Amino acid sequence: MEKAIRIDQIFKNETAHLEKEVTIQGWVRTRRDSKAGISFIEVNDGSCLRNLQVIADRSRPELESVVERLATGCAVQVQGVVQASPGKGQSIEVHAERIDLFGWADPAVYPLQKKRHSFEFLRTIGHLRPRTNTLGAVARIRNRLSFAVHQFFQKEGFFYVHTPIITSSDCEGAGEVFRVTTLDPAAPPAPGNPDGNVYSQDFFEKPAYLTVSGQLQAEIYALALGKVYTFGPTFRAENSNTSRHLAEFWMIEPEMAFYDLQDNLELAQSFIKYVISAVLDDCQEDLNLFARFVEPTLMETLETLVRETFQVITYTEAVEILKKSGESFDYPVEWGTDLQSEHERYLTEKKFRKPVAIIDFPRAIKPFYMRVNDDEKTVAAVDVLVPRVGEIIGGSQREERLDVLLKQMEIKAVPAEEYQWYVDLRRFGSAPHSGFGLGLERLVQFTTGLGNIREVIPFPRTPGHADF
RNA sequence: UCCCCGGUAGCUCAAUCGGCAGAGCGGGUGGCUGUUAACCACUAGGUUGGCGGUUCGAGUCCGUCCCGGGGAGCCA
Repeated sequence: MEKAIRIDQIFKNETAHLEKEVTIQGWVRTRRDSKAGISFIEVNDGSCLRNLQVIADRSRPELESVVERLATGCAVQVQGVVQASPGKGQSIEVHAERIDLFGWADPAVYPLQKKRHSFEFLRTIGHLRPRTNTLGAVARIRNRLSFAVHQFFQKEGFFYVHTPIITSSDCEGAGEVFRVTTLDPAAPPAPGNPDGNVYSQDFFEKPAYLTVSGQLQAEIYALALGKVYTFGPTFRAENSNTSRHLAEFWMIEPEMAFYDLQDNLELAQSFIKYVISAVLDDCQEDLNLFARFVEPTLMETLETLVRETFQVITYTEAVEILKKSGESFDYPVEWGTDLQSEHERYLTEKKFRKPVAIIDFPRAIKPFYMRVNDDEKTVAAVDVLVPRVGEIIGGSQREERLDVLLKQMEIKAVPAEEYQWYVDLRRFGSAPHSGFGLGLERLVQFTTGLGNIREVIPFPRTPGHADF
């Protein structure tokens, strides 16, 4: 293969490439002809949002024979010289010496056109949608965020831990689970086998599930390595059809020994600010696309997040604020119940207009592993809310006291025998520790302003959909 | 899962009170031009999501199913 230069590298230093010969490889976005003389071919190679304009002199038969076939979607390689462009809209262009057509795309049936498509339609062509401006920009921003996650934790001295995808505990208090089995539901094991236990014939010889969280296992490593994080796929079998839920998504879960809730909160704040800053610094072109065509307030929201300190309030204070707000909510605000979406949106979008961290939730509405506060009515939990998306982070200080944890498990009806290893962590060298979970897709939604989570993951899995 | 809205040409959409199914873009053909969502002319393209019903007549009204979107719950 010819050694090609990526288009973003040319745009990064245009003057250095002037009058130089380059080879580019990519896909034709548009072709405009000047029958008398030349064709204008815009090529995109995915390295950046912008296309590079290629000029082809059609009086040269070897070019004409290729150019006449070029249509939107064709894969090409172009060799030519970078020159200053006399036209408007671009400062440089490539004057083609040679054009190779690798893969033709029949314009009569190629689904992508030189026009706006609806996101719904693009979802039906998941194999082609990353070739659009918007979905390409999503992919680059998602990549930058993911890389920034590792950069942040590595510079802070965290270790990346791979927690299991398959687990055998199903009651972690985080929703419905997918079963993992090699048994054939169309031909289940015959009843009445010797021990009467169908799972004895299954692969793991007991019920197994796809993970809903790596937190409990991350706690194991936090209590050995000090500071760890997980970043991997997570699964929820909830039958929820919303613009904010996926059956398969990517979650980031840091877990830190010797961190209390306050330390946890400070980490969460510096973490979000770091990854958003990375995108603001390195993805300006892509962000501008979203600010122009998707969410006009995008830049202001992102810059506010980076600049301002998060508002921290207790759950009890939040309830008081909501009751005094004078807003007419569809759902009543009452201490002891979960805050509704409308309540969260009021706090972060109207009242404080920036990220809001709510701490110290009622014990009754939070999972067993959260640390019970001295008032015994609340737990050391934190939810971080951001405008448009709502809850982006959920975390807590974990209950490190053996007796209190056992009591919590009893109250929440969590079978202690299944969590012997988890309880053991409190029995042997227990230490205060904390952590939180952040859904990558929610973060990408927040960063791009896209309303539907199905646009921010390459291949969305939702109830009734596991295509591509 | 619940509530609301929608499904019309390849795509984005229109069609008044129930009365001949349309436009733009895209495709094809021809023309024109250092073009920029190029432009001009001509042209092809439809079981109006499926099934059933009301009616002289249904894209339009009724029932039902399927699919999509928005919102809610649950959560990240």
